[in-house]
Amino acid sequence: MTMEKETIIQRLKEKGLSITSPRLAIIDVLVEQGHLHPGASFIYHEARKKHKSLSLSTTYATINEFNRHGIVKALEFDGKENRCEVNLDDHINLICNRCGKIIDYHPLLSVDRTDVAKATGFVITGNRTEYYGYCQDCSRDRDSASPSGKQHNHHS
Amino acid sequence: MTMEKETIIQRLKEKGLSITSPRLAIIDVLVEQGHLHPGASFIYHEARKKHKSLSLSTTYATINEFNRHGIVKALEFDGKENRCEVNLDDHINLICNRCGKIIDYHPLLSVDRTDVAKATGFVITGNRTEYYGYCQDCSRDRDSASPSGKQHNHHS
DNA sequence: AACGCAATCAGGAATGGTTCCGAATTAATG
DNA sequence: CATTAATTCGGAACCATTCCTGATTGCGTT
Repeated sequence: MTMEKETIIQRLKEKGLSITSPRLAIIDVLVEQGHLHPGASFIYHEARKKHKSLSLSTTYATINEFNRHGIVKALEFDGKENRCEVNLDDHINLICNRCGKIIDYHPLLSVDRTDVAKATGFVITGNRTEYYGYCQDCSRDRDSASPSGKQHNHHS
Repeated sequence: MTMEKETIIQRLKEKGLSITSPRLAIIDVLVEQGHLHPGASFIYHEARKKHKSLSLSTTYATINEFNRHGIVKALEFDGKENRCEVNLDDHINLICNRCGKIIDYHPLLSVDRTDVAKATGFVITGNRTEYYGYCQDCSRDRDSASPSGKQHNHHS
């Protein structure tokens, strides 16, 4: 589940980070759930509605700070915009090759991390699991007019 | 297991792609396994030893072509260089936060893809699974002076 | 051997998301 | 409130990758 606004503010205080108006505006965007996997530009434009002077660099700085403190989790892509994972529960992201939609899927079983450590000596601190393919909407009419197009991610 | 040189050449022929000297040089780099997860610049510099006039744009074009035809699989990163997955068996990449090493791990059990399709209607065509953490070398002396590597990935 | 088309080259410019910089502003503290 | 450090801002810089252009090479086929 997504964190509460109060929880996030609490966490910032604990870490000695200031509660500023730009940050509050960004937090609102994150918790309001207009987008489960917002990118920097989405956050920037939305947060600007509340804090009109917000700059893009501050948006990036804030996202990085939040990522560093486990408030969001950065999903990195090349070519495409990076995304923020707002729901931090363990899950798999299903990413549509066609429309770019990202769907959260909570599987029943998962690879046991202690097995990995036992087998390889590798200590896991984080993970990233993504399945690519076609979402229900896109697989319904896979080869209609506009083929694999621009991979643009308009919605979560 | 990594594909054989012959297998790759065979596949190129099937797809109607020409067998050229630059491509053979690049294939050699891939199958010679000096690097299990080489980036474009590594491939470029290595392949140049065999085909001296190779250009960087051709290197990128070739990698993209190979990726498109399933001969390698592109691992996309942001900020860092992208990497080529040469071993296409289903596995998890263990990526060290410190030295950047990438270790292939073949788990015993995996999430069943048909379950995913059944539960979400999402048709899976590919996947990406990465665990981040500390490799054996780096977790041994996690907080010693020098982070043995510049976070750059010199070896697989 | 010769043709046609794909691939290569150069290499510089463009791209675009992200980061970096210096200066101005603001939050937290006592 | 005065101080100090953190934060913010705008714009410039970054950088791996892509995209040119047009000339040349050389693979695969006839």
